[in-house]
Amino acid sequence: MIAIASRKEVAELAGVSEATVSRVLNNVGPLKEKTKEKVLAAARELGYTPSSLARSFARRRSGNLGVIMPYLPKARLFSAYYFSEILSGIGSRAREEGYDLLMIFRDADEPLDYCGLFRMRKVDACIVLGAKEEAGELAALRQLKQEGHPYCLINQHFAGEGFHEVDADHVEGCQLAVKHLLQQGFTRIAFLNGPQAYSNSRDRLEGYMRAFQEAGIPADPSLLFEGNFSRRSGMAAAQVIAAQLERIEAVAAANDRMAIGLQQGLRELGIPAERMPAIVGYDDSDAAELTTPALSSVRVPFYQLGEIAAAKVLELPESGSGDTVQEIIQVKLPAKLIVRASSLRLGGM
Amino acid sequence: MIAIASRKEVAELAGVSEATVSRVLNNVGPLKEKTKEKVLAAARELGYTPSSLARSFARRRSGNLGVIMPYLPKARLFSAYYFSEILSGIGSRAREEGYDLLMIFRDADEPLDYCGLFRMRKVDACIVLGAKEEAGELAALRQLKQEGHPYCLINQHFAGEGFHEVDADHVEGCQLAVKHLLQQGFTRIAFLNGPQAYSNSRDRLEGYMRAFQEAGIPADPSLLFEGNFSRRSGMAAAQVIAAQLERIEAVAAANDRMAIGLQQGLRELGIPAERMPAIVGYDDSDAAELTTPALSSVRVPFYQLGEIAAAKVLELPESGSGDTVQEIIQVKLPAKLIVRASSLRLGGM
DNA sequence: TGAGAGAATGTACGCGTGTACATTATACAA
DNA sequence: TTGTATAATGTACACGCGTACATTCTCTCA
Repeated sequence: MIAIASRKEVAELAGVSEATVSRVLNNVGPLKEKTKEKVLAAARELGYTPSSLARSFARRRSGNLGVIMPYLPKARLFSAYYFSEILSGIGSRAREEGYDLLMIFRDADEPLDYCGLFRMRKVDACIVLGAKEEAGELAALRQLKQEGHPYCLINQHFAGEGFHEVDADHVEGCQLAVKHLLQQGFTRIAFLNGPQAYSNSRDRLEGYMRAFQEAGIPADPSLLFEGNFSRRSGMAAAQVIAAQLERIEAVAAANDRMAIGLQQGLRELGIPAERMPAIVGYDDSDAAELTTPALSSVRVPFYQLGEIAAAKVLELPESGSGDTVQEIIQVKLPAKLIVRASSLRLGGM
Repeated sequence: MIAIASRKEVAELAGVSEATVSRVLNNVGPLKEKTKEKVLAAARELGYTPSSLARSFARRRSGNLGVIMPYLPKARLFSAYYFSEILSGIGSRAREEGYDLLMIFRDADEPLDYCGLFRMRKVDACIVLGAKEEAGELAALRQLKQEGHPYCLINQHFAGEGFHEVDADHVEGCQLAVKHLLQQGFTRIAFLNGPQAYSNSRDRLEGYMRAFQEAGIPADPSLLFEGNFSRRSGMAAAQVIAAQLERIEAVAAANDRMAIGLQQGLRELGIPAERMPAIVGYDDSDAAELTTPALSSVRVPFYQLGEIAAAKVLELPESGSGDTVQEIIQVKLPAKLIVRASSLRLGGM
């Protein structure tokens, strides 16, 4: 490879000092128009591109926005849709701000140390996806907060911690879903939730409860089921639910994958269409309109969650630990119910 | 924030020189056990973590593996599944090798300059996803090759260019699909392909042709249709195909999304189950088993494609332009047909 | 005991920027 | 013309690490 051109060579060719080259390239300070041109011409001629490595080093800023993802194998519990939407949002915003995206996969066993990322200067800010209520995670996040690094959680709330969080309103989202089922005339509505370690599971449960409360109907705790967000767990739930179809008219699921698994499981168990419970999913993933019947679902603005989190976290200062009172990011976007065939009363309406 | 500990402080606390600290941390050269302990203890006490920024700078290597993705809005033409699988494979391998993943989104309009990434030292190697036959793209890739940077394409072949490529065998994959349909007794098999700008579309077409050739049946060019890989385009194709159902017994689609769009489109047009053509998709995305009937599909080992590409590209030397004769990466993994209900002869078997 | 070899450590510097400060050119008013 | 303010540029160095080379320590064997 032709030796990479250096700033020094550019300076010589343009007949100026290195500092001037730097100034031209960063457009800083007063500069004679003529000089600018000379330098740019020389740079072009030599094919000079400043090294981001050296640049980052000198500026002591990596220019990277870290995105922390769940451990890979586990990522399959979440839908690809979920991440790709959020990532797109983050990426689109990051690029506008001139940041690169550094993907970091949480390790399975190793204790996670988000602060290390900052100490190592790998990232200037980071966004945490798929976090859950767990000791190590909590400790790592607390330290992040305590040391005053710019970070933000998406879709996970830690009560009483005051973390920076961008989330959708899952209480309202689930409430919408259940309310819709109630309005369809169903009252015996089961709830297939996700693990309680995720705040949004707990939020959804609250939404479920509120919908019943609002309707003045007592909720039946024996209608609460738990899966792990996977389609497989939805199919497993089908076994249980199929046996109780005389007392279950409808099911609200905490995500589409479980809802779809449930649909399929029930069908495989030979439940005919007319005995199928009404089903509402959650996330409104692209799979929702692929099923038969098409799945009603709660649409979550994942893309926007990513965009907003990126925007917010990038304007957060790298403050010292608690020296300035920092405003806490607390964004909650509304979710929206998308009604399709799966939740409509058969032959009704 | 407490001022970040420096190597100097560690050296002082441990009573050694900075060089020794560096040696201990990188485990290089002969070291007295005692010294190691002293240094490590001091580092731990001060909470010292070497700056990757400075480290990268000194080593002149970023430690990043770049992953180039299509422009975001366009990414929706591809399935989230496709990327998330490949990314997982790449990420898993990169982490094993101690590399970080830097996501780079191709710009819509700006002429792309992959070499710039290397000149700027943002990445030590890069993997290109979703490339297609197009002037700017080709030029950028040629330069990459000419300058001898470690790069690799996934799932796109440029004939006669000798680029580093890791791909699945789409000729064979599509041949398997069509052969299966032929074996089911169908002979009037339509082909819903993707844009010809993608080599894998052309490969699939070849596979389609070969299957017919092998069976000794002339292929009918009027049965070739083209979509753009989106579900929407599959639904559009349904319009056309529905009108010709007396001469079309089966359809092979170039990806699942189009196949699913086709299924749905036909159903919406009121085609009853017994008149539905047999359908085979491609990719075996997770959506394939969500549809009714479940979609037969060609499974592509996306995860492995990512893993292998990462492994290969990371062991590629940053060679000068053509000074050493470099071996060209040319990996082709087999695809595999997964048969489900959508392609089985009704009432048959 | 001394010399020599290798182990262990220290010294010094380069990596390619950004930028504070010093210096020189320019314009304008007196 | 001369002085002065400001524009324009140059000089010098820090950033935090890796590492070549120089130096000192330690051990063995004669």
